[in-house]
Amino acid sequence: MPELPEVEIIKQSLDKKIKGKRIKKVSIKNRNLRFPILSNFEKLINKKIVKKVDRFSKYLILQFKDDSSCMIHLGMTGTIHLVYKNKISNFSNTSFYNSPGLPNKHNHVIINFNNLKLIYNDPRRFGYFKFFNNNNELIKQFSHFGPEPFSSLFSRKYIHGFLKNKKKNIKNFLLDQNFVSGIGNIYASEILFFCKINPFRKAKTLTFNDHKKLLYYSKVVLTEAIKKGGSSIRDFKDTQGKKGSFQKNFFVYQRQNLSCLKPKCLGIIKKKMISNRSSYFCNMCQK
DNA sequence: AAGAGGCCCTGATAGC
DNA sequence: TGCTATCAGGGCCTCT
Repeated sequence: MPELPEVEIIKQSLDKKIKGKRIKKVSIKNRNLRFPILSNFEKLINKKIVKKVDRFSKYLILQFKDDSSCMIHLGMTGTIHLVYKNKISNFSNTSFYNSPGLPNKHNHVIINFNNLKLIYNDPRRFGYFKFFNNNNELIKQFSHFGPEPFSSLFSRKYIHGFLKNKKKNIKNFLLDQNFVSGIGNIYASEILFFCKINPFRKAKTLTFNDHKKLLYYSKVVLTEAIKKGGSSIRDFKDTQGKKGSFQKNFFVYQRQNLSCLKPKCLGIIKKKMISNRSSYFCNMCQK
């Protein structure tokens, strides 16, 4: 489900709500996520105080005061909900949750704080939790990741160096977290549209100018998506159950057979599978 | 080493 | 109504 912008939205609201709070109780309904949750996970994070909530790429990080941390990956369908114990009626008009506070078969992890609880819900169970004893372990986890688009390390020189000999198509590289971190299937298509680059183009054929456009539009598209509260295709909502609106700003994603929105372009948006992921692009202006 | 493809899992939707 | 097939925002693993 969530790409960098969606995880950033969750991170921001989560940080406001649980920063400084102490975990009172952890209950796990289903340990069988993508990777099984450690049998002593509850003990490991119980009583810890949340120093802040962080994010790297598509990963959420609960940073605790004692230098340990808990990483949460949301996979395709993971969502995080906050439910206030003494204000449960505030949630009665939210649709993300059939009946707030009541059991849901996909609520796998519940982390209780004093006056609220954090609920991890994930129908497909592609997400997972991972505990780190200290910051060094956490840093090591991300050591093989490519930079985020916002990072100064993501430079034209870096892009050129990485792609210059690659025969694979450019779409696959935007999804490759070793190249650049945080871009997923929606934003890969959107970014390539603004760059006017065809997703099937072999990476090594990209020009100096293409690299500059990738650099620029990856930042622009993700920044705009964050401003709009992320994209809600199926089930993305922030921790309060509120949907994002960036899906209204899609130029190509899920617009197959519709006309290109670029002024004066007479092209039609096509949908083609690339490595089993659907890719959307204009058949005229993306070369 | 790089690239292609399978697979983990549930649910929504379309077509018959 | 109910079956089957296909497709979803991710990413790991294996094989060539």
